[in-house]
Amino acid sequence: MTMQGHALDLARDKIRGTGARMTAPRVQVLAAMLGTQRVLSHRDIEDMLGAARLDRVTLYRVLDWLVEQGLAHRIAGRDRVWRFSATGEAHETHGHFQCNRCGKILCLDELSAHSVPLRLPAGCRPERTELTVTGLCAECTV
Amino acid sequence: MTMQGHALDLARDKIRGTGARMTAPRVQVLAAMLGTQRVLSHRDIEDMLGAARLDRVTLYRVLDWLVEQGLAHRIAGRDRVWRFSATGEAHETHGHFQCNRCGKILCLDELSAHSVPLRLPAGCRPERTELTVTGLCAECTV
DNA sequence: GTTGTATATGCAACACAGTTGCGATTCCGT
DNA sequence: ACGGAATCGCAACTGTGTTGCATATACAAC
Repeated sequence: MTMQGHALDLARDKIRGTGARMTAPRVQVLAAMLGTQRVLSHRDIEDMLGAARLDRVTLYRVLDWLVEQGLAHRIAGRDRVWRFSATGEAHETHGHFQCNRCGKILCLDELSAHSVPLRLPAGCRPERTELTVTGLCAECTV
Repeated sequence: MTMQGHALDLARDKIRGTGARMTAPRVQVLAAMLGTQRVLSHRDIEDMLGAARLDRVTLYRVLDWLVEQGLAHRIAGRDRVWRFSATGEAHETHGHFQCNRCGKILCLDELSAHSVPLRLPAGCRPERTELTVTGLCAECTV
């Protein structure tokens, strides 16, 4: 509970820092994300909130807002589901590993997308580089 | 028409090579994919077939089957839409560029995913590496 | 050529992620 | 405490992809 209390305080601080309104959904969602190392899907967060259930649409909008504010990052998995993470600023530049069986996503901190030498077709303006390794995670390996 | 005729013949050859049944939907879809350099979505292919329209589900199943047979490759875009390509065997190892505005996907032939040094968490078994650069393509750059 | 049968197709209905419109609620500066 | 803009919650919708099952068909055996 101390952990969660800390995550709540941190979430509040971060939200206050944006200058926008501080609402219960925003605090709860950001705290949930700050309290874990995992990369969470919309569904994961719904399940985590449990009692403090909030509307699906509100959750989508909170997630969009957090990404907009730079408080979270959104990454795409092979299962066509967005996943979100509040940890650090590095999610734009490092790679991820996604398990083909349980769908879980892990961060590959040592794998920087910047280390990839780019040569794009003429006229293309790159914005982000996403690097995803798929396979089986330790728990799903037989 | 010569071009398309060639694609049709090639498609028939490849399908015959699998030993499975040669059906009109399979030939049409594979020919459509062979006749273009683009990476096509389900919707793209539906539009291309036009007159020879076939059932949505059949198209999904044909695409799955082509991937299963190794005659096509499936890649995931950020818009949660699968895209397919019949060109070569290299799609598993090279990167792609996706335009944030029109959704189009281009191949980055010179960018090999193999050139990325991997260091995965213990117990993880990598199967595929996907490398996608997002941004604006030449046509969508104002 | 006919026929038999495994295989593939087409239809209907469904599952799930995500979006839009809008009226009701709530945060927060005054 | 109040007022108004920002946010929430509900309902209805879009789009991609899936499942179950009856019908049609490729192709091999005759």
